[in-house]
Amino acid sequence: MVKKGKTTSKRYRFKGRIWIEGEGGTFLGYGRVVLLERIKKYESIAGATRSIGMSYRHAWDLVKSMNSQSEKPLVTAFTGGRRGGGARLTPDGEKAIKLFWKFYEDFRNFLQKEEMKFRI
Amino acid sequence: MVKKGKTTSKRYRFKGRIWIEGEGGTFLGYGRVVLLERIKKYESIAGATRSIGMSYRHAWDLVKSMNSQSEKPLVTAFTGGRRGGGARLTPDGEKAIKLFWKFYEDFRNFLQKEEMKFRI
DNA sequence: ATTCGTAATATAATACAGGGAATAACGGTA
DNA sequence: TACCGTTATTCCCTGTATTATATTACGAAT
Repeated sequence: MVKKGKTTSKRYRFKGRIWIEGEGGTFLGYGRVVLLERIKKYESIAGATRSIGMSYRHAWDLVKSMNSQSEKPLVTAFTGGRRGGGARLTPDGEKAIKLFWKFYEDFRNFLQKEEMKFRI
Repeated sequence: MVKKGKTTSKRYRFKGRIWIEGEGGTFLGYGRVVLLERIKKYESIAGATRSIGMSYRHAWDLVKSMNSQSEKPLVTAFTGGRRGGGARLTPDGEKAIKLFWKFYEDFRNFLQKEEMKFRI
């Protein structure tokens, strides 16, 4: 005996992207925050890009964009010195990481809930 | 007397995009659903594209993609006839529109809540 | 038979983002 | 002083995505 006509409907995945905008367009996004984390880890923009596989040019654009859009910069960089130069995360940089990951986690939960809710 | 140091912090906008994926990539998104609505209104793919400013080629690819990813097509089209041809929305097409807008509305509420929550 | 407006499809043209290469500045180190 | 690895910046090239163009098919109306 067959149960009530319950079609084995196709499975759809609910997806999305989130980011935070300032006056100059994107301020924080997934890639930007990962970049911040790597800069923190390697204390270098170039080191971060190598670990991600991102071009230095691109990373530098992103850092410039983030710094210019926040009241206080998220990354401070310097040239010369023992290792030729380096970069550090400011306290605001650390805060930005935490802030975005919380937003991101909430979003993932939201998507999961919606996908459950809207089974066709 | 000044209240506790509450800086007039910059205002950031929490933004995002959502879509629904099938096996062949994107199934429904904002642009696709608007396209469906216009096809319904004009009973024509070409008419829909004119109203949106989208190329016919692009619209046709989107319709093909949506139809191929759902069990039953969302749009049926025919050539010839009084007006040279036309296209109609199927019941599943109508359902898809409602489904996505609900998802979209929930998402907008989510973003608003998050933006309020995370005032820096 | 001809015309008309659309669907359906292929091909050409264009725009645009992203990456690579090149270069200068910088300041410890050897 | 010469060297090194990094930051900082400009210029150019290429792959990709989008748009435009062109062509064929279709069926009703005239």
